[in-house]
Amino acid sequence: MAKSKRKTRRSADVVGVADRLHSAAIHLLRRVRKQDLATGEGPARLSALSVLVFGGAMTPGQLAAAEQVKPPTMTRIVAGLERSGLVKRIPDSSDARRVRIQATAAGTRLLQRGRKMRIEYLANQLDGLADKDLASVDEGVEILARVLQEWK
Amino acid sequence: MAKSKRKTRRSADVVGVADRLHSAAIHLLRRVRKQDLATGEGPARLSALSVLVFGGAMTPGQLAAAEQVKPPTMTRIVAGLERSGLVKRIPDSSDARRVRIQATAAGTRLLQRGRKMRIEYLANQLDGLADKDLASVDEGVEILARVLQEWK
DNA sequence: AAGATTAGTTAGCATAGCTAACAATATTTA
DNA sequence: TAAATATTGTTAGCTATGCTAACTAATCTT
Repeated sequence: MAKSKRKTRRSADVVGVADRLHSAAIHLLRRVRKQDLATGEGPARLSALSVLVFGGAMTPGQLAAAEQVKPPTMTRIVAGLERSGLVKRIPDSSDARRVRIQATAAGTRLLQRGRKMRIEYLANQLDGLADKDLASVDEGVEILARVLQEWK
Repeated sequence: MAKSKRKTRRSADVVGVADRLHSAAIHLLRRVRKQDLATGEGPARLSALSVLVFGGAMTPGQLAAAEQVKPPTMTRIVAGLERSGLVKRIPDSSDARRVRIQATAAGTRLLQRGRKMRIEYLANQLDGLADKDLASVDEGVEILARVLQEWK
């Protein structure tokens, strides 16, 4: 294994980064979640809605896969969003088992309002950083995003 | 406001970083959580246990503050950890209202086993990165940790 | 001693995750 | 074509985590 040699060589670093990263992610989300609550919807719903708004209409199954969640969980998330009028169901004319879920105009508006609040909150904290530190955070996040995307 | 001028000057950057950071944190934790499940305890319990193991015994109230959670929530988290034999209660001899919560040996062992699994999982992903990218992630995380610590 | 404050718990609600089991529809195959 | 199989989504029921409101018990203040 070509990789294991490399991993061993710098294992202390990788473990340390992984640990701090995990802890930072937990505590960051705890705080941001409080802002999201002002939208009246929970994090799972907002995240699913975001996928629909930016990725377009899709079936509950696709949405569950995108959100890394089991189908029954997505059934309930979609039910909640529908109850709030943020998404609607569109039957598939060629396959009666399928339904496509689409964000409504209200859903799109709510998402963008929430996004703005959340981001302003986070941004206010990040704003205390020196330019070079902000750039460092940005670079780290971009690399992480790439890792997450390729992660299977 | 001295800050608002600076924020305006680079607001696009701050907003972008905040948004990507939020998304990366959500998706990272979704994946890591699956590893944590193998310990048989949920994320809130593991996180509280971690505070006890690394920070020493403390009261439920202090633990709630450290975890940014309300007291009744911590009551339940502690009850779960106690049921699993991972922490024990130590009465305060000078104030009968207070209790100190302490990790047991089993609790410490479980935390370190879970920590190892989680970290190996995360580290395996990070291991695909070039040394300089890993260093970038590390730097970003350390800056973030500082922001989180100072965040009120 | 009475009243106020503090620490923690209990009760009750909502969200969000899971598995198991089911219904309805499509597809494959005998 | 009829029967078996696979796919899609839902329902039911469990657990864990978050909250607020209301309570008990103990300590502190006046």
